[in-house]
Amino acid sequence: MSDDSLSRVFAALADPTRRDMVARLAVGDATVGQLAAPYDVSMQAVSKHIKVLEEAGLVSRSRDAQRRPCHLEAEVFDLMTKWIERYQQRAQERYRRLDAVLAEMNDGAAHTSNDNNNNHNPGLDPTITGAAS
Amino acid sequence: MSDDSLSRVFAALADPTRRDMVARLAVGDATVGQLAAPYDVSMQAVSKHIKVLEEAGLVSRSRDAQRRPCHLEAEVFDLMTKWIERYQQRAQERYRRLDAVLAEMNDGAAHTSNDNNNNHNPGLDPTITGAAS
DNA sequence: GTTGTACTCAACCAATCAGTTGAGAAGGAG
DNA sequence: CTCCTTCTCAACTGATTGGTTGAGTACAAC
Repeated sequence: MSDDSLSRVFAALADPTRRDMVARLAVGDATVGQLAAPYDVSMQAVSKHIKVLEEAGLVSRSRDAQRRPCHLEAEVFDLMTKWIERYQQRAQERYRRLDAVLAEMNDGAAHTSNDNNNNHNPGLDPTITGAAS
Repeated sequence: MSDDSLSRVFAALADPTRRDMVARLAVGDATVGQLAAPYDVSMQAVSKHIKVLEEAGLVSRSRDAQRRPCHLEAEVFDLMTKWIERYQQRAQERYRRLDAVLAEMNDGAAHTSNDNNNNHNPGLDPTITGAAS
């Protein structure tokens, strides 16, 4: 659900042409023809790109006679930012915890000096196989 | 260059399985087998996914006997966050400018009450066809 | 040495994707 | 009405992708 929409957003932005279009739309709304102008591809190809951006929720299209002005929807960026920040934070927390463990090891314990630690993954949290979604 | 690496990062995160792996790696390092366990795909498939994440700079692999523990590289997230925030800000600025224009129109002018506004793109910035890359 | 584990590489396959061309739909202008 | 512009839809093509299986590498353990 939210998973699928995140996939669409990331996939939409994985294409440099589409990222460039987002950059242009951030400056102001534009029609398909205006968006197509700087590239040497057909308008149909650009129309397809816009469709991808639209289905990802990044862009909305309205009507103005024959023209279809495209508008950037900024809210979707929040979705991405939240996802990224979550794992960014977790990774940073993990570093802090690892530092703490290393400090503790240096501090009080030398009895685990050999690798008889049957978990061969240093720093591996056993909850890793648990729920993570 | 930086463009290409951004494409790789977004493309890597466009797959829900790979995003799930990133979520697991944010909790702690894990081997290929451990990452493969919760999914009903072959280890080769998981190995490929990790390779994609690695080439995107999101993950690094070290050696531990036969095992190849995977580690999340958090710095790459900054690259994405910066890109997103740039256009998020631009879009928000644009809204603010549009608000200002609307306020000005309400304030001093009633002569454009019908739609003879020859610029049929409300809010369209003429600089859009100019340099934007 | 042989066996078993953890993993990668190479080749293949079906599905998706980014592009094309050709045909139209929608609507303003002569 | 006809012409022209703007754009979408449908069908096709070549490249990429996510998966498979089979073989091979690296290393520990017996």
